[in-house]
Amino acid sequence: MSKNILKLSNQVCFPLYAATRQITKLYRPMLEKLEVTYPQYLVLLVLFEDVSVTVKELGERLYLDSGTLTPMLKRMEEHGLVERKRSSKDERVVEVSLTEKGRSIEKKAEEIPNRFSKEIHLEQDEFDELKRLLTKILDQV
Amino acid sequence: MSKNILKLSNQVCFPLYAATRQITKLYRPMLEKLEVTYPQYLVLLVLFEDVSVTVKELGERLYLDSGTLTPMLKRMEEHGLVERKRSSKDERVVEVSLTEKGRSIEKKAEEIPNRFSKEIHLEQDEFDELKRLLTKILDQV
DNA sequence: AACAATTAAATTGTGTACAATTTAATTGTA
DNA sequence: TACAATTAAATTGTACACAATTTAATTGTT
Repeated sequence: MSKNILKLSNQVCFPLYAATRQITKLYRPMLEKLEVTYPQYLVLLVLFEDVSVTVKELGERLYLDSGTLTPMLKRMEEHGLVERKRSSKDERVVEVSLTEKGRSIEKKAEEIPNRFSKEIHLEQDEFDELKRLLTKILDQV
Repeated sequence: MSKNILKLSNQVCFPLYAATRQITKLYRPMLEKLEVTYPQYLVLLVLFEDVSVTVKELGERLYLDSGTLTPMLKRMEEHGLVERKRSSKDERVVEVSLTEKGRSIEKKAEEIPNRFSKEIHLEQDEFDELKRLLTKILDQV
């Protein structure tokens, strides 16, 4: 009845919320070897694709705001992974790029998605469908 | 090539991570009317099902530990939503239950999942499949 | 040029998350 | 019964996450 609507087991959001955190935990030991957290790893992924991005661009790509990114990027800077530089063209803008050390992690970072997909026992088409559905949600909100 | 493995767009974890946060944002305005956060809402859902649960049980149901739950439950207690009581049988255990005020939210809380599913434009079978895949992941990790 | 409007980051404040440790109570075993 | 091992919460410390505000630079308009 109406009560069932509220059952945890009937919600989509709850398994989404829980699975995300459990998977992040799965990533943790691998990421610890690179001395980064999962959100920091995502920043690296963006910077492996593009040599330099602004904080604003990073925020748009990762769905994060400056309140999250600014302190995180400062931590990554302290760890010697990235460089933050005010744009000379527009002093409001901060350009983020990899340091030599940050760049040197790329090889090790490549191994992670593979090892991960081995720990999650989904068929390839299940992976694809999951990604499709999540991306569809992301495009709508 | 090997580089593509690291592309954000090729990862499952990233849309999972991002979609979770975007959906939580969607929930926020509705939950604000009840004066609870999303994780607090989950605690309420458990307590709508079971009159009383221990912190340990809550942690198992929501995949959270006492480091997260203890301060959260204290906040909910301060807001008059729940009651925390040491078990007399076993003084180590804390039993959590709804107050009158907490119980009174149930009707309003019931409306949320419906409104939510209208904002996310997925077919019923897509919803079901998404839930199935996420639950499968949760069961494995 | 002057200045209001806009924009990009940074800051502030609150609330999760979680690893690791601590505290206190209970249980198992010599 | 003593007391080591285990267990449940709480605590400590670090790192997101995000709403709301602030700061500083740039742009648009008169």
